[in-house]
Amino acid sequence: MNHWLMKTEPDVFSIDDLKKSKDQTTSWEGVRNYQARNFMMKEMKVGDKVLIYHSNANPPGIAGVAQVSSESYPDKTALDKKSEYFDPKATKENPRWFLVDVKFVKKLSFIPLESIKQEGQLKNMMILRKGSRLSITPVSKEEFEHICQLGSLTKI
DNA sequence: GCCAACGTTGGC
DNA sequence: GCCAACGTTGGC
Repeated sequence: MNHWLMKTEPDVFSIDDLKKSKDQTTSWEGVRNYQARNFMMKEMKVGDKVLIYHSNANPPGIAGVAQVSSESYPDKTALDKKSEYFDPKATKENPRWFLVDVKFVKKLSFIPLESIKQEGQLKNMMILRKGSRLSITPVSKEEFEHICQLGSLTKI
């Protein structure tokens, strides 16, 4: 099983929005980066665990855990002219963008980016790399478990 | 296939 | 709001 970190802007879609969603599940639409898409298309498996990261937030940090709950399939928002995620180069025959469904697992006691930076065991995480903008990144099992521990030290 | 211009991300 | 870092686009 692989582990992942997926960024989301809480103003747009937060961990609480995920929790409130129908079946506590959402299609992870709007990814428009090939590297991130390829992770969803080629490497994610149903059941993979995902850290939900709040970016562009104050403060930014990890808010909870989710899991991959579907195979990848075309992101229909790319074909929808009215969607902010519309991509004129996407077609029905060649959808260009794919996504997976993501299901809520649990919230964590919020782990600010600042705290992550201070954990020696987490120093290789891709989100700590300068200029790292990738919205989906792989996380090692050790990093994942360490973060879950940090996030359960205090009550939510 | 190069690369300048442009747009976006995301912490601060 | 700033701006560094990065990805994409498109002319050549």
